[in-house]
Amino acid sequence: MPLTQCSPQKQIETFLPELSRFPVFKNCTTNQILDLLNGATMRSTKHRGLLYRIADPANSFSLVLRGAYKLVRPTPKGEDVIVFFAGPGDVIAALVMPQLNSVYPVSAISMGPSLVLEIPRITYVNYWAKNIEIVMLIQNLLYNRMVLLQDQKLFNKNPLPQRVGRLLLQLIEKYSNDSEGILPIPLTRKEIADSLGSTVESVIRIMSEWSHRGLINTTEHHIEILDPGQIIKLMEEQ
Amino acid sequence: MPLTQCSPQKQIETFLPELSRFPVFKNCTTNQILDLLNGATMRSTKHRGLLYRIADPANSFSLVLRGAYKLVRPTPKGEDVIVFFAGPGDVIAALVMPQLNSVYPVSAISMGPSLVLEIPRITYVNYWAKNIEIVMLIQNLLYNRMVLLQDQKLFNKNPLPQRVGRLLLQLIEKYSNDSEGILPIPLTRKEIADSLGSTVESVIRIMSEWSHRGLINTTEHHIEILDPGQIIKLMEEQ
DNA sequence: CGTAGCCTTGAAGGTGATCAATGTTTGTGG
DNA sequence: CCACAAACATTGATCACCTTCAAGGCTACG
Repeated sequence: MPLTQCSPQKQIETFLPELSRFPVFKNCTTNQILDLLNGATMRSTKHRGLLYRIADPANSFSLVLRGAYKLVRPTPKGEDVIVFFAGPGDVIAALVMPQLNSVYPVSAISMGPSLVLEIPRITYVNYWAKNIEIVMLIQNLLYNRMVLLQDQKLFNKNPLPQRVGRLLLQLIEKYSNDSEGILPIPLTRKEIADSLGSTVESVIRIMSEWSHRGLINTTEHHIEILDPGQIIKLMEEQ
Repeated sequence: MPLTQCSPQKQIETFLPELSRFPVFKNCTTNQILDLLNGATMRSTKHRGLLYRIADPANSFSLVLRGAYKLVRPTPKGEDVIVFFAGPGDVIAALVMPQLNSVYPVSAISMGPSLVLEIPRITYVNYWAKNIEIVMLIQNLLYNRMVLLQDQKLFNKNPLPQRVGRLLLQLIEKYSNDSEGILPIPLTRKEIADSLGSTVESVIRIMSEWSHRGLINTTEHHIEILDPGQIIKLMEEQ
């Protein structure tokens, strides 16, 4: 809560040690990082808050510091599809910065209270796009996301329980700091369904059974995997 | 057929006008292009020929000149999934060039007789990775591929006929030079199924019905859309 | 206290996968 | 040039998985 009492510059400096550990800023000096964050401001969003709306003019992009965001695209029928879960260290909308007059390609919605560094497009053009190291690192992030999408495509034919299991294990691996089985972000069954291209009801049926069998525990909007071994076994069988 | 009688350098120069129209080489001078193709050789593959095998050491990447390649990943169960169709102007495996000792992330298999420019990794490191314009253009190709994968995810819940229709229209748009409805590459029903995460039988049932209704024509391994309007209508209904 | 978001359960029904058998075309080697 | 194998296309029958629709309960929050 004392954040708002500091100048933007001061706020950012607080996060410097953290920032320098992000893959995007690998091998960057402190001064380089400060250049890359020229004009940046902190922006916090509350649970279910909208960071970016799809098709809005994209004048800034974001670097996630805390929490998580779901990147969402609507289908023609009005349903939502989650194309990526962005966590600390991930960039949002950086890829549309190079073009002039671009728009956000997805909506970014906060999952739980979250925090980003919002960076003006002009800073991207002047500092990020001029630094080949940075461009390559961004490209690497992008590549990893594409491989994720490919992986999901590979497993699309598998029965739904296996795909739910995969998703949960992936998310825990990505977001769980202390290697416990608790997913530190609120993740609803609807969101699982939206990510897998399935329906709430189907996901609920699967996870209810897992709850009864003691594989997972889902209290106060947080999912905990009690028996990862069983889940993994589920996914390998057949 | 006189290609083999020329020196590699000469061969490449034959294609220069074509090359300079590729998005990757946008705004490049002829000399720049020749630098970027340092050590490159032409390589032709026949129908179903293997250009790259997944997990092999990646010492070179390719720029497609003629024909098409399917980029394939196997599932744990041994089935194939097509993650991308690469055509003239597309690069194959360029994204794993930056890292040392990388391996091919997909298998690249020729669809019909095809031709690529095979470029050694060292040329990527020395010329491509040093040119920020080129890196950004590659990033753009990568981004477009990711959007394609996202689009497929969006339509995954739609009934299979709509997804088959979408795929055919997309491929025709991408590969058909003369705006006719003929797909100039051989595309089997199995390949359609492998791209959509479905099965041959299901695809056949759909396309047979379309044939009988006169929407498409499929002679000698080539698919022709006779009535695009009907297909589009199919996809929009409901 | 009411609304909104989330979770749950049941019944019904359809889409598409699976399995099996067969026909057709293409390519290859003797 | 023929014969055989491999790749591709086809058709039918069966059935499981998952979607859809409907109804209701729980909790948080203004």
